[in-house]
Amino acid sequence: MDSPTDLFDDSSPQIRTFTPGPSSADLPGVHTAPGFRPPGFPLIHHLLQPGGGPRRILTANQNEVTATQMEQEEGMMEGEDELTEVKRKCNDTVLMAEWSQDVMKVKRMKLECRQKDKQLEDGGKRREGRRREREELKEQLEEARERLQALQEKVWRAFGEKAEKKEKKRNHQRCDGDGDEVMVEDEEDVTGEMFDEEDIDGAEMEKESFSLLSVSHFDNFHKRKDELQKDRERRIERGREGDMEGVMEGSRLWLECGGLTRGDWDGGAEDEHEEGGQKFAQALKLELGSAVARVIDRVLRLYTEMMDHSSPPAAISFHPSDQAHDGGKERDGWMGLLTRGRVEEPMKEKEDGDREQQLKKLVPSGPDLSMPLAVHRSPDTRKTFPLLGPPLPTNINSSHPNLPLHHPSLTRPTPLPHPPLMPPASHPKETSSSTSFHPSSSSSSSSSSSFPAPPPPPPPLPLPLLHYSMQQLFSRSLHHPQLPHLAPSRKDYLNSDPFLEFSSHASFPPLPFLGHLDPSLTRHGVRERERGVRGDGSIRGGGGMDGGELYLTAGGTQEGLSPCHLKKAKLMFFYTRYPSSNTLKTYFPDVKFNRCVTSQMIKWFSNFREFFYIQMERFARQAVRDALTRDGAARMGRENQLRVGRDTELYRILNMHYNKSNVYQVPERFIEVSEVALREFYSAIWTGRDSDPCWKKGIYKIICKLDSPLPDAFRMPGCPVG
DNA sequence: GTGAGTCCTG
DNA sequence: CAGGACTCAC
Repeated sequence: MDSPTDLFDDSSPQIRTFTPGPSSADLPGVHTAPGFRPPGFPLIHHLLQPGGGPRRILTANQNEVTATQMEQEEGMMEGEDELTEVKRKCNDTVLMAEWSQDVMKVKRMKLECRQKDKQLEDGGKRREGRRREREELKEQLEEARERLQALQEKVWRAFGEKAEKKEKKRNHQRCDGDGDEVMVEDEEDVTGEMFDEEDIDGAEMEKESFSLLSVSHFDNFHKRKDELQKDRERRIERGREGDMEGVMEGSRLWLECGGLTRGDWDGGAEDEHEEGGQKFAQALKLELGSAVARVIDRVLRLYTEMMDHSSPPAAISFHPSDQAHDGGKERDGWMGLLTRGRVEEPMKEKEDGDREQQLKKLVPSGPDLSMPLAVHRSPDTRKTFPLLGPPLPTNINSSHPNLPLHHPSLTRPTPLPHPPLMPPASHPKETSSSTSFHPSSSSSSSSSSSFPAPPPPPPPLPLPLLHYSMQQLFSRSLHHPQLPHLAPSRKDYLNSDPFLEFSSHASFPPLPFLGHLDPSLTRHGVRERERGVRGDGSIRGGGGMDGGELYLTAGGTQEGLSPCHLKKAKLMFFYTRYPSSNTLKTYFPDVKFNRCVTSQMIKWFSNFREFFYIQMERFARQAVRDALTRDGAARMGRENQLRVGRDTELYRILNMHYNKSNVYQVPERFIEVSEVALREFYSAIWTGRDSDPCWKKGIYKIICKLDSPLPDAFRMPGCPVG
């Protein structure tokens, strides 16, 4: 380990941590992924680049040396995968020049060999000559291989030694800048976004796959080589723990440019003490856990995407037609339940039926009951209800006179008996059809949708189970008992509890998975780092973790709120817009509530409402504008029945805001409530009530009565997946 | 006084 | 999304 060779040998597997094979033996979850990765390549790269095309080192100084050429050499040098792997990522001009020399040398040898072979073909000593040439070639290849190893050792040393703070900062500057020589990828982007499931594309993947090693680290290689070597030896002699050493060094290579080393990690890194090393190991574990989980997600996503072409998951439904089988519900029956694989689904359906009947008793059912919530308007509505129709809130309230805040109205909301909110349609035959509402839309005679409906959002992925399971597994596998000593800079993000005892992510494990967990694991552990707790100052992006993807929470309660809690709160907003503090405490059992936390969560929902109402008002005003500007009031509005279907822009915006990862099936109830709110705003604006400074309060009152009970799934820690 | 909520700002 | 100011109800 101390010798360069040993270092190199020990370090290589660290680089290829995610490479299937022996080196990944310590990553149990890796093997759960479908094995579509050919061995010998970094897992991440191939995950992100299914096509597996030749990778090109994006440097300007190595015009003739391409990754393709390297791979040609790779084929000639079996067993050197790790070396070429590192080399492929190293863009140092000098090293690459040496490398190119080797390449050219080998190529020359090959060429010569062929020529000689050709000549020998004419002679009778062909076989002997070829044999001899082969032996020579073997020797030369051995030489080249040794040289290659030497170069790799240099590379490794260069990376392994880049630990000093100043050096890091310098590197960071280089990384941040747009280098002329190389495309440098922000490591944070790698860890945080490379698995972003929403806007990832092949090019970015390819870029990111190269970002683990950056050319910038070689800029001063020759100047600092000796110094770095000495520094490294000093550090090695300092006697860090043997098993951690490889991890530390490997992760240094991996995290060098940016990411944790650039962020808070860099802040406390005098990196001359064990503390720093442990911090680094800490951070490395986080990164590895996150990366592996995301890789697995990505793999399965790609896999399922491929499978989707032939057989889309039948359980995933975004269309009303798919809900037809939903137990004897009516056509537009409530979907306030998770639609996939819920154990309690049958019971819920039964309950829904009961609630529906209760509601029917409560509210006189009329012909509207089966109508869509879109404003139903008769052709002569305008005559009956001129511009200033009866105020809607009154009608609404009459519809829900006794609707408690959490009335179990999982059934379809009571149709609004109030008069149409929109001007009457001039074409009676189209009045029965509702039209998707789109703020940027223009008039259309289409009966179904006047606007080109955006493509329906991709169905929620049935993968998070594995995702979070992997986090669990991997986190557990990475558990290191001797890492509680965190630098103050790091402890700022954490509570005093042992940080690494995140054997279970209480905030995140999927509910089905929770059932298989040892209760002891979910009941004790550590609190996650505090994030954004009022009074502590908001700490955003600490550790480079992308919002809500990896939460190092344990089963116990925690004082802080994590991005996961935020995500869960947003999903809860689909059901309840005005949760009481007791409700919050009920549905966040893993949160230790205090005044700050409670008010923060209240504030969250306040912000959610704000966004919700802003969108409603915006779209309502747009609808009013459209109605007024469209050929005069006489013809406005017939196809502009306010509706928040799943194919509308408004729905897309809401879903993007509250369900960004789209892993949750937006309950139909929320859509209905949104439609109610939209129509209320429209009505208020249309009737001019918005001139009243308090004109929104009536709407708020209406909406607050439309809260639904939360599914039991939300009672569990973690984000429900629907 | 405290909690909850809204509005505004950054 | 958070902080601050403000209102309102208890």
